[in-house]
Amino acid sequence: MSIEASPPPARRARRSPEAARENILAAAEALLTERGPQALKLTDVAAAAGISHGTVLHHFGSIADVQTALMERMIRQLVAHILAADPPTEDPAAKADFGARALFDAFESRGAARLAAWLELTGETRRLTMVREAVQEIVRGRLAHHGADPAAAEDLILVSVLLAMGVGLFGPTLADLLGKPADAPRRLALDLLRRQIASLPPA
Amino acid sequence: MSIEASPPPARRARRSPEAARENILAAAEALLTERGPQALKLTDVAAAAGISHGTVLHHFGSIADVQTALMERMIRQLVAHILAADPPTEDPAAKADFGARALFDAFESRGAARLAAWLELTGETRRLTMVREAVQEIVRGRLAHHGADPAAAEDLILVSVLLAMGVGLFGPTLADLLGKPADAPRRLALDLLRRQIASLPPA
DNA sequence: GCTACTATCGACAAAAATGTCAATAGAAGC
DNA sequence: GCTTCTATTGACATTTTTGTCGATAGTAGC
Repeated sequence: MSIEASPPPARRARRSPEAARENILAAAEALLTERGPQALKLTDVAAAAGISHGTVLHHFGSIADVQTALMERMIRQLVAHILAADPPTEDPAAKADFGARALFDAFESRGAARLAAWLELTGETRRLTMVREAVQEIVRGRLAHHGADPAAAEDLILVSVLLAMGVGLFGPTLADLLGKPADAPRRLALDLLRRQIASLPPA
Repeated sequence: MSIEASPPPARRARRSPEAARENILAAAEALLTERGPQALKLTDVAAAAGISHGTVLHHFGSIADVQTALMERMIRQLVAHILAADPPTEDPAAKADFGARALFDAFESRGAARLAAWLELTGETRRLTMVREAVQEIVRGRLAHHGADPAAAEDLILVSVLLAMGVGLFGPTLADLLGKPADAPRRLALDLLRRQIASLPPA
């Protein structure tokens, strides 16, 4: 008999192609948000997903393809998350405030802000075309016919997105750096936006 | 005689250790801002600096040390850039406005915003201690004794930094995405801050 | 000029990351 | 059960990236 007892041969999981890809992308997303883009190595992703790196290549072809698939998946999730927000009121100012909060939620949860920074740093911003369409839908479909000046509404959205991404990406670090409570960035940014919303020319 | 004429042996440059390190870090900084953190490979940095990669290792020991040296250098430059801004007026509101513009300049020029994103994504935010001290100096030395509420001033600084970093990092892409002129993010963000400054409780 | 020092280079080596492939093993259909 | 299909694996190969080392070549001091 051999000195080492042979371990019970672990049953090998066999997923559907879709489930396999999903498993890999979920692991990659966790790696991205927890350890940054440079952690998206083939071996690391495979280990995080609990499979061999050959399997990753079987499903995606290359690690670069894993990364682009992850970008597109996260962008889709982000857009869906933002579009899903449905304001429960008709008052324009309240709707704008609700939209701003939804925007901040979207960029503070998960790794959305890190995704944006990742795209920016790697110059992959061309993948954001679908975001453009989503924003246009919001501007045209939800704001324009409320009587507010469309240009002013667009400007408001622009600074709102800027602030939401800034808070999502830098908020925690900045709060810590200034000795402020962790929720201060979000609160202050939303206060600022509320004031701006209130000053919008009414319908 | 040989078929190929031997090229004139290019005279080999010999820099002082300080100049050599400076040359390497400048090349690395250009790489970072133009092609992102993942471009900071040993060979790429050496090529950008016009030297062999062995020389880079001679001066820094490892590519990781090049990166940390670059982080610290850029942080120092950023802090110096911000602290150097000297408002030419005594009016508190005008001073605040001037400070905001200086902040935006700092994060829009060079790769300061990209540096911040790089630090955030890699979890190297502990290197920002000197930034904390610089901010405290500004808050205590320049704002506090002007009669404005110190807490309000700090909050104002917080959102200003958030906006400045957001504009510096995402401004161009976001403007393009929304079909706005390239200077729209900066202009809108500064407008927003001006309004907030004006509403500060006077001395 | 000569020497000492060392920044620089290039060839080599090691390590890390990516990719290839044949064999294996679940699962579904028969 | 048997066959077919293919997701999965592990061993191997290739490429990329990083690091080592001895030799070379500027430069300063003499």
